[in-house]
Amino acid sequence: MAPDPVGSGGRLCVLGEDGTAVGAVSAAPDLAAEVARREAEQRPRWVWAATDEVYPRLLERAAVRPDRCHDVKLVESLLLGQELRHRRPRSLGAAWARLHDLPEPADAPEPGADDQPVLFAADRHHLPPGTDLMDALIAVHAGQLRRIAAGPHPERMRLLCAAESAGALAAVEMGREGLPWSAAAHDDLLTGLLGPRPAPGTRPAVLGEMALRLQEMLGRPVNPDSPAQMLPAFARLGFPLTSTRSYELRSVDHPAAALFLRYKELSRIHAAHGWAWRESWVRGGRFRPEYVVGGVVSGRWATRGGGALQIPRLLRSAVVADPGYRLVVADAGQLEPRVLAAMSGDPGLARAAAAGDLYAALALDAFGGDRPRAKIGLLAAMYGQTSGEAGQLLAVMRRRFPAALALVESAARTGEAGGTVRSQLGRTSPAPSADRFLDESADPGDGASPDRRAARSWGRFTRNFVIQASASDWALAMLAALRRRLAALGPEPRLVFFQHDEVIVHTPLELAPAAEAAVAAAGEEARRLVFGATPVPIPLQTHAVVSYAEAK
DNA sequence: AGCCTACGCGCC
DNA sequence: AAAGGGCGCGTAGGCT
Repeated sequence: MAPDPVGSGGRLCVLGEDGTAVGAVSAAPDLAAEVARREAEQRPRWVWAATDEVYPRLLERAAVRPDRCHDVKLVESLLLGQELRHRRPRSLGAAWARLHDLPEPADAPEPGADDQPVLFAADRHHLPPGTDLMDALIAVHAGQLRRIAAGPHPERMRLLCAAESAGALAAVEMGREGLPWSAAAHDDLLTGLLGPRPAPGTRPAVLGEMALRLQEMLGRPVNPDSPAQMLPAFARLGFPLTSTRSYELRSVDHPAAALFLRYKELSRIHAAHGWAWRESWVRGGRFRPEYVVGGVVSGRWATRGGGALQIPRLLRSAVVADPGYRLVVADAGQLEPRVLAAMSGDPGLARAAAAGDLYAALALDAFGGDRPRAKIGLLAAMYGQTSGEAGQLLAVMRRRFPAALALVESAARTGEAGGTVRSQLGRTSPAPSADRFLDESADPGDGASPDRRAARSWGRFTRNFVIQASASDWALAMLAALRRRLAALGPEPRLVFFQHDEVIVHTPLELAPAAEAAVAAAGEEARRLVFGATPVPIPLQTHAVVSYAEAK
């Protein structure tokens, strides 16, 4: 599908299994209506250049919710990774140029909101002048199908591309739908913590009062928002801190430290999620963040604006279902260790994962029942932490769960040597810049050299990448399955939030059980698709609640 | 004034 | 001896 540069029309062409055109290109004066018609009749997999440009326009004009699509730009990014050509531009124009051995155009920055009101401008795809958008789209898409088939695991890559593309559909839909946000509940929270709402652009009085009391305690006029001023002030009291981080302040036995911590907590809520935040991001009872699919190299999403992926627990009571509705909150607890267990096939870790609380079972099995230590040991294995007691715990992990440790340590060694690693479905880690890995043959180095440290750091990144990116594989597959299963229930329930290993569905009360069942089924479907016959369960805990704060 | 980095903290 | 993954975003403070 190729939209016209201006207006609401576009062109369509039916493609065969191998991506070649079946029949002629046809024009549609009302593209959205035509897409809706064909979607109802045939449920095709729509091929287009970029979901985040096309789909919002379609939704504006028709209530069409395509079942499937192939997002050429997102797929291009996945394929460039597969082919270890990370640094190449991803636009349709660049892909088209590569296909024809032409010089690749650099991908210009995405157009901003204040650009001219051109709807479906082909030049956004950086195509050479005179190139027909439909010709380029068909050729690049067919080339992508061939590249998928030629890769090391075509079925896995096909699944990854489908899940990434389905995620792009869901991202646009969730961005439009928004997360139900109660201004009244938010106000109750804010006034309880900060006092009455201050005039716009000013801070609550309580923050100023706390700052004054801090200054009295410290004996000089300091700005509590300035670590550079607070550090010497605490040093004069006899507390030489290395930073003003909260974990360090918590061990300072002085009333000023407690007050400072409370000040930080409150000032942060005011600055990051206060009244001004709500004015910017909440409209009509909905918080509408913009999701950025593929915004993180591991496949996790990012968001633009509003900090949607960091809603403080404290503020979750402001996320409230509409009257007669419920929020089905679902999260995959202990996802990353379960992914490690499934990928590595480690029998001991798989046994622990089957027990329900993975950390508790791990503790019973290998850490004398000490759950906190078991958790630290496992996190150390996945993150590469070796300081403190983590080093000893890691030794226990290595002895008892050799296959799991072999997987992450192999990934770390690959990264240290400048190599790339892949997720379960084949998302590839980025190539390190030359100064981030170590050529051992050129520089055996000593253990503490800057080069060595940079290499270790990159090794920790690749070590974590295999886990985090495979967890994202699962989460995307789950989201895609859930979106389809919810669509089968009707126009509602609707997905309203997605964050790494957690989804929220907004549903009429009577459909809450069906939504919960859809969540469970989607999780199971994703587990089977991504990890095959693994015995490791990846349960999704669901709660049908009125307020997000009631879950967990 | 706008841009950048450092710091700190929220989430996973 | 030391060696903790991924983000977004706000303020401070230095720079141009």
